[in-house]
Amino acid sequence: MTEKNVSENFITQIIDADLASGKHAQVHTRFPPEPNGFLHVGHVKSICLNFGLAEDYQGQCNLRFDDTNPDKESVEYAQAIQKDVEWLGFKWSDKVLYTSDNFDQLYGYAEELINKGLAFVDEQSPEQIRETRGDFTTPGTNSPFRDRPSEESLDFFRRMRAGEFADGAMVLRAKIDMQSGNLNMRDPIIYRIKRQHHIRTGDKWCIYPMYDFSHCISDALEGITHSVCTLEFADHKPLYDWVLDNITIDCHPQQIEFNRLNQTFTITSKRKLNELVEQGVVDGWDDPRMPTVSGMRRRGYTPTSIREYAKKSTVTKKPSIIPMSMLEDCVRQELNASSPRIMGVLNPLKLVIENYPEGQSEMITAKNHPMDESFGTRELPFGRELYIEADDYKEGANRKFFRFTEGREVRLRYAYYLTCQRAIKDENGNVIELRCTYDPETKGGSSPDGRKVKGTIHWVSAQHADDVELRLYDRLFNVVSPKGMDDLNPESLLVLNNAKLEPGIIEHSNDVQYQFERMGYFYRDKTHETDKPIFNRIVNLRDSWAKQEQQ
RNA sequence: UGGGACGUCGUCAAGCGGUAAGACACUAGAUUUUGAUUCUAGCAUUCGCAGGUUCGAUCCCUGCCGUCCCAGCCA
Repeated sequence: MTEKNVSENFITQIIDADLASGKHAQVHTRFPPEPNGFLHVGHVKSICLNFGLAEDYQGQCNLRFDDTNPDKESVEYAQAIQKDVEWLGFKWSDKVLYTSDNFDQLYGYAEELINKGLAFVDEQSPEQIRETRGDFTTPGTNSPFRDRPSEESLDFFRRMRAGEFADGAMVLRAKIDMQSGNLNMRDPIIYRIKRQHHIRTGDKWCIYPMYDFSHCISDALEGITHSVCTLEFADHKPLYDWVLDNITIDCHPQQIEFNRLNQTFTITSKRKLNELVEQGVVDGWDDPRMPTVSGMRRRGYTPTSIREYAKKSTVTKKPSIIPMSMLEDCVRQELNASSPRIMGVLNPLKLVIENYPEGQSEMITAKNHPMDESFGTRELPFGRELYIEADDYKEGANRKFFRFTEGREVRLRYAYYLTCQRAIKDENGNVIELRCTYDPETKGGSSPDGRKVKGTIHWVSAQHADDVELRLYDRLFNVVSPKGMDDLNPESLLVLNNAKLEPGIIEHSNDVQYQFERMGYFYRDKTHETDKPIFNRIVNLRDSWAKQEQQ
């Protein structure tokens, strides 16, 4: 019995009941993106829910592109979306489906509605239609074309399809109730004229069905049992049901709305995300700071941790905002167990061991994982000149600071105990080098006399280190619920050009999430790499010292 | 002053008439060759408010208050 993708929620309760009552013998869901943009965290929850439900109940989940508005859609988006879904680890049943596969049938159902007197061709202008729709407090008024004979509407509709009328000249509307308190029911438009090349059907059609008409029918045609969507579609449900109730079709999926995933310090509006890309605020849709699936992939987040996050951001009907720390926790939790440990110095400070013979070097054995023997060990070169983290030295530090300060003994991880003798400064008073001595008896990092050292720091051999560029990311926005550009965090990216990495890593670093000991998790980024390898920091380690220091 | 939905810890959230799970965050402490991990403890006498039903209500009823969504020939 493998673990469930989806934790119990009101939708699984509905499904359980439907299965128990015999309403359905199996579960069939669908993920229906419009191919007009990239997938982001918000979509991830929907993907994990729909595909996850299908897996948990051994049912099916379709990937269906809702391609009914050709002026915003592209095959590039469709391909990127497929890649993202696969990367997250999900498989759709059979082939990829498209709403446009159903255009012929959709058209037939529209004629059926016309023949039943339940739809009519309206020749009013867009402005007239808007004005007569009314508003929240004012009922709409009937179109003067509402009661024209079905035969006339049918004739006009066929001529719309034949291309006899200009874009926007007329539309097909369902005949429901202009008095309804639900604006969606005020004779909604179900077909419009739009001369636009379509990614699948080319120029075959010049009329395209609207979402409310095509979505429910596509669901039914595919035999979807539970049509899961986000809260804002709740108002559309009566229309969803009306369409299926009034055409000849033998399947009526149940639409169920759940709360979309909102995240603190994050924007998921396609328009605003696009603004970030267009204005060059970020490095593209896959910038590691972007909440897009491609951004998270490039940053080094793993599919399993993202899925775990989606699972934890529970499914209810209450709008919610999930703290980003929840995502980071999922990432850390997985990476802590799965990442090999290596040593990398972000801001190098040169250290010379005065009593270590010049020209000499030796190998040090280091564990690749402190808790998991199966990761094995590696040999690291050690010598007279090293690089350590600049922050691991502090002039005149007190007892609470466990690292180097004059006269303090510190352990170099897996290597030796070193005592700081003095710091060398440049003419501006900046520390540029540390002079230390080492205790040859402490190889491996422990002493025969059992004396304790509080601090352990990471290091890299100056002679053997590789130069790398490190990119440290912080949240893109400063504000919990960012509205736009004004809320950007100017320090969301910090590039470190002078970082040093232990030898032997770079050539094996493809697609491996490493933990740089004490510094965080890092992931190689080959996107724009030049001569120097680039690593993205996926997430930092928890740092109780930093917290203490702030106080 | 139309329609729909929702209100349980800082943030999510379980709870489905029997006396408030869990997660993230936070706070203290232990262990530690990553100030990491791990561990231990603390963290809502109270469930938007007010009434009512009941031996008993976060769960049922009534009223009120508050929040979110909807006026694309977008999805």
